Amino acid sequence: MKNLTKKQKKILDYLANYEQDNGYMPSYQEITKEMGLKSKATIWEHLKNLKDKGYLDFVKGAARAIKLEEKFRLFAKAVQVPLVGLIAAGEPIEAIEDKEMMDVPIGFVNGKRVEDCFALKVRGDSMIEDGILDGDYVMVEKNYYPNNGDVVVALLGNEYATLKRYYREKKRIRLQPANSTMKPIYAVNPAIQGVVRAVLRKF
Amino acid sequence: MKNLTKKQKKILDYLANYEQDNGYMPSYQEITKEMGLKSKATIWEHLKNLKDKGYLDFVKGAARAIKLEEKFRLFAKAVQVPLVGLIAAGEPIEAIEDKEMMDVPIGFVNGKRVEDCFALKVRGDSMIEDGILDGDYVMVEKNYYPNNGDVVVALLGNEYATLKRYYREKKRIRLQPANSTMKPIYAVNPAIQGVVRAVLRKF
DNA sequence: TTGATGTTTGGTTTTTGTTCGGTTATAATA
DNA sequence: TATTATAACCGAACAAAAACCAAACATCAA
Repeated sequence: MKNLTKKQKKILDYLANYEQDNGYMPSYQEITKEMGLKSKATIWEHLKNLKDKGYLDFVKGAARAIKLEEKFRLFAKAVQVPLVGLIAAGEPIEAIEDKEMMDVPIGFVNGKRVEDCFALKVRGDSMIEDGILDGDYVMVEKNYYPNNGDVVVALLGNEYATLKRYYREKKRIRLQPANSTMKPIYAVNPAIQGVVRAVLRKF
Repeated sequence: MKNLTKKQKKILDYLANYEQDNGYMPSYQEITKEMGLKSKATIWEHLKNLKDKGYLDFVKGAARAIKLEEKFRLFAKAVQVPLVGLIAAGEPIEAIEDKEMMDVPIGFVNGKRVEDCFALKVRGDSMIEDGILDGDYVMVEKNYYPNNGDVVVALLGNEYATLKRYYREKKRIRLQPANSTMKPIYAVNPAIQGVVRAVLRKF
């Protein structure tokens, strides 16, 4: 990828910001004004150069149709994690067919490897006393050895995924639901799928 | 996915907002009025274009049958809303000094005006039975008249902000905590700061 | 059958992108 | 210093897309 000039960089930054703020792209007129110029033709040339250098693309004739290369979109505010299915107390994970993605604020992923994160939709009331309700989404980090008290996704009998609190006891692991009507499950070496890092609920 | 124009984005936002508020879609007439236009044909064209771009679908002939595509949310994965302070059961909002911002996934803001959204950090257990715990963040939409059952931020005595469920009764409003150890508060005309739209919790 | 809704037709107006033929400004080079 | 290449710029004209309209028509449910 070729180097940018000062002006080109300035325009690219403006485009990325504008897109983030508005959800659509500025017109050439708007860019012209923003850059303190007088002719759209100037902007057209700049965009042409940026296109030739591979930083963006635009289709002929279409209004507000500049497409930034993915790398230059400053959507650092959130990351997308795969929404892999539903999790239930005592029920298997149901695979969601067209690999849906879910947005999670970057602060919630925070240092974890994005590739190690996925989201699950919660079904059931096994964690109700910890404020994790039916219909909530949980963001899960895999490849992580849980600490005592962490909420984990545990695979029981190699088939049933459930959400439980994790407690290491003398010779076994206690998987404790946060629901006083349910009993804890004990296992020597349960398959832990991951640790819950965030809960998201939409009304 | 092709880029949106200004108007297309505006209509898409309106549709998403309307759907969430009402549970069904507006008629073409309503959209026309909302956009300050005079002819339904204009709206029909906009919807056609949005359909062609893959942001929604509608079946021929059916009334109020616009179906939004999930994908259109991918445009801006998150927005920043101001984190205005702490909210407590029976305590005043504490202003956070350097206006911190918080990221909220765009799907959670979804059609609401970003300027009308803010986040609060919850203190206290007044909503514990609804799964809103001490330390959670709630995303609040202001300038919105609450429906029965909505979780609202209410300002009591012009000074104390609290999180309660909102119920309209014959001649008064009942503000109901989701905590069986607390009693409801009754008021004729409570100052409602906003409606809770999402809960975010970080472990 | 009436009213609310969505669809089509055939236009007009406004906004936007594109092209053209040039002019500076700057920096490297002969 | 004069020369040359390149980036940046301009105004005007043009073409096309987007946005708009009124009016008629179609469809469906009450």
